[in-house]
Amino acid sequence: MKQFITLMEQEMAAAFEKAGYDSGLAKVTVSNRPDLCEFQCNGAMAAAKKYHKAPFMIAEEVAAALEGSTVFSEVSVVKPGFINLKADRTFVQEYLKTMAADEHLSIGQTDSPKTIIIDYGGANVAKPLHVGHLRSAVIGESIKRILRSQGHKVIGDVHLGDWGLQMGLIITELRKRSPELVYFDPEYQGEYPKEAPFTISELEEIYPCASAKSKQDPAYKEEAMQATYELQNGNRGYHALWEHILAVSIADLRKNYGNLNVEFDLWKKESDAQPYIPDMVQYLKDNGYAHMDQGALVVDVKEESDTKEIPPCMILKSDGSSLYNTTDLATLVMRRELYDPDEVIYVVDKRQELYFTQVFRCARKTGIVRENTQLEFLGFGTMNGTDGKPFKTRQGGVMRLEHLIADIGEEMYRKITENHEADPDEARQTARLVALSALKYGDLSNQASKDYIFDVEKFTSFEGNTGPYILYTIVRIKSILAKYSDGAQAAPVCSIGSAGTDSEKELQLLLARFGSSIEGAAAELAPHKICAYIYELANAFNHFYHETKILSEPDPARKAGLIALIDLTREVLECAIDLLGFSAPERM
RNA sequence: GAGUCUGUAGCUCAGCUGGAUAGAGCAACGGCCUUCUAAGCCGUGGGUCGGGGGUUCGAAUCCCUUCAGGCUCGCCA
Repeated sequence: MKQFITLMEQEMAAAFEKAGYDSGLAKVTVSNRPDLCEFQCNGAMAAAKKYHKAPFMIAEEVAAALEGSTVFSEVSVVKPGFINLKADRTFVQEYLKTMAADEHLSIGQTDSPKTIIIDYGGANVAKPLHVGHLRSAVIGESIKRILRSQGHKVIGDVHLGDWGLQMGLIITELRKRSPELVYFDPEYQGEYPKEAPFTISELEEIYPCASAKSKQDPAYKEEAMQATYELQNGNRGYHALWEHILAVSIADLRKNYGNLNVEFDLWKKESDAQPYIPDMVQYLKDNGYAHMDQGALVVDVKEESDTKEIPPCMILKSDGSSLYNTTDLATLVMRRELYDPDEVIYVVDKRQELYFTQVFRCARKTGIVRENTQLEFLGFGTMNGTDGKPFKTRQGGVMRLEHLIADIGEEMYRKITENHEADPDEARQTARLVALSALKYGDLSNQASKDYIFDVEKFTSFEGNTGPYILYTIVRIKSILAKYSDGAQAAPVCSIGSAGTDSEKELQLLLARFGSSIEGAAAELAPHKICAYIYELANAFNHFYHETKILSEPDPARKAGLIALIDLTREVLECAIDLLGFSAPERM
């Protein structure tokens, strides 16, 4: 269905045309002077330049052409050439009724659905998720849901790191600790055990230990590199071990991402791209894209318009082995073959921007991706602590995601049980939902590309622009709705009435803007715009709630209209938080 | 050194494809619960939009310059 603002723009465009001006100037925006009007059009001032005429006169002519409009109930022209507008109440009501009946709740559906792959999560096998992984998961998940809501085919891929030196390190450390394992017996010919010789907690301890050793001891590192090489070149035992590591690790990652409400459609790994590498490298050589430079195989990706030196994209290291770039390019080859995406979005730390510029250019130049495939880098900033430095535990170590979630959950449980008598099980469940909203909303309400300060105090607060505040608003609505249906009245089909008070109309207008707010967030891949919108909506609702008695409304028709209005508010809020990746409890 | 991002109220952030009086929240202060969840609502105070130029009828927003900070700059991922 069409957006509310679009309908107003169409009305305005007709008026511009009728008055003899370019209809393209008829942009309608939300007023920045709510004391004067609800919406405004500044097109007359733009027209003044084009037609060499006083903006005020143009505005007056356009306003005259709007005489008798069923869209605007008030049109006034002010000072230089502002056209101030108020939306007609019936028009707004009708829009909301259509919206309530629309299966997409007015979110505009694309007429050219794209296949979009989102590469996010950034997890590595055998390394626990830590706070550094939070943003990619949370932002990527939201972007996925937002684009999907518009009707695109969106595929979320975790793209696990499972193929680098890290694996060699773990194998090396395992061999030091348990050299007797069959995996290390080169003579062994039989089947390897089905059970992994370690648990996830052991695995998580082994990696940092091995990593630390390799930094201190060159011989150890050498051994790990050798193990990596052997793993990648057919050592049976190592391969079997690697499979154990994968299985144990992925099970754990699924659990942790699940706790975050993050669901991947694909669990592809770097290793899955390996088979594509030889042909790709050959292709790059044969077609003259790649050449040797300082012993390495590279593809030049400089462009004339560059304001600085862009180093070539390295395909193979001087020892002939592959690296991150190789895998990422091969992954693009694989994705094209398996999914043929129109767009690939990488939700990655913004510090990798230069690197991805190289990869994208290389992929484009060499035809690894289709000409019309969009490659998008969505870089996010660092999550800092209240001291403005990267977020750490109190001891100064890296904070595990699991612990962060648990801490916030505890804090929420404490607050909930402190405020109300609550069934412990329900309180646990509620605490989990509220904690997730705090965590995700805290992150998503900030612009992705900027660094932000993760302030547990602030995010877990129920006041202000926080997830819990949004949830509280939803719960308030649900409470009224529950009481209303307890009274056995039939649910109104949709009887949103004429706005009685200013706060009611304010709420209605905000609801009508839902679709365009999602559209804006999708166009800019900016979940924080949804946060800003629902915060405004929640405020408008709470204001309305405060001055409107709903359940005690004597007129049944009016009451049904109010119920329909708050039910739509609830639906919009719940839809929006679903796009952000969390949900609301029934009570809190 | 080069490139790039950031700088808005005491703090945390919106606003940045140019428009009217720069907005929120927190913190501070003052009101509102016998009535749908007060985890709420209403109000008060608080800003040379880092500095300086320029373009424009009009600049937090665009251009130049300058200061401060972050980040990146071929064999890590």
